[in-house]
Amino acid sequence: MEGNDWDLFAVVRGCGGQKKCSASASAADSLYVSTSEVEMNPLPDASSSRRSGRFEELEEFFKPFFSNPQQQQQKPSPAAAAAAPVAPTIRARLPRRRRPPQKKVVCQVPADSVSSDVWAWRKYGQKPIKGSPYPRGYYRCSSSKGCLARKQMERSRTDPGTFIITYTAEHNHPVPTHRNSLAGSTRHKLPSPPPPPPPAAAAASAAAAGERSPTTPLTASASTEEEEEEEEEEGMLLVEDMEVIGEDDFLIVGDGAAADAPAKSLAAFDDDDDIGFDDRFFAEPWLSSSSNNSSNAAAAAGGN
DNA sequence: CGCGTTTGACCTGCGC
DNA sequence: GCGCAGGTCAAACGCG
Repeated sequence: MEGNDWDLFAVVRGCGGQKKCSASASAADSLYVSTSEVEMNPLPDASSSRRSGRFEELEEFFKPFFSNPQQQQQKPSPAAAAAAPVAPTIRARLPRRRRPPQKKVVCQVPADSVSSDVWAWRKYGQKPIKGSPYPRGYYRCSSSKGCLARKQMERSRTDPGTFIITYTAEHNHPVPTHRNSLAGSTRHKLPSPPPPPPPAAAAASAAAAGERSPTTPLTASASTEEEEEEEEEEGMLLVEDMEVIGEDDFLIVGDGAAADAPAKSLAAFDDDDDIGFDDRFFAEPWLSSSSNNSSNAAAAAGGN
């Protein structure tokens, strides 16, 4: 199935493709990709792929990741919900399995690259994370109704200018040539900007606030197939720099140099559970204020 | 009118 | 068994 090919790469690209375009190329510039799933085949040979970062290896490694779109989510939500009608006041709970065996890809991207995602994401929730001054935003792919791809965005606390994106499940549709409608992508209600981000984050927040919307309204401005191809290539380039940390399914994408500081914390990742970034959650200037930034994001995306 | 964001409530998993 | 924290849902709201 060719359809599977772009899946993970798209994901990786989603967080990696922009790296190149990011102006803020700093330590945070590196990408961290953590693939965590039990069902997932173990690294083809972490030790060998380490450093080598060969496409073939990565492809092999990611293949399992491109599981069948149909079964990528065992979450029978719609169907099950429909099949099991419940009282209006009672939320259908059958389909709600908290952690279906989903594959996860965690990557860290520069703040200004967050919006360069080729996929259209729709925010469906936001949650403050304990221990973190920053909430986490939950997004799901809005390009296709049946798409189960999801992603979580958090701001790195250690690297305010960096965002940690966790992708879950794969897209079951091709990369959209253009983002979904921009309609109502906003609701600028920023009477009081989100919780005062940490000093360090402040700067980034400021920048972030004015540039991205995870929803990445990529519209016509930045998504011609050609560009997509380019992005893909860029993604590939990134993959080249991918690095495997440890023997579990944790990868670091980016040059080792950049992997510097963040790598340490990320290395503490659990293989399946939520990443243990207790200490580096993000603020969400881009989450809440992401609202009125469709254009900005678009610009950012386009600029990228 | 359609779609995305916001936000509070609800639900589930996990640790104690 | 209880409580906590994370994840998801859905109504309300706003914008193009």
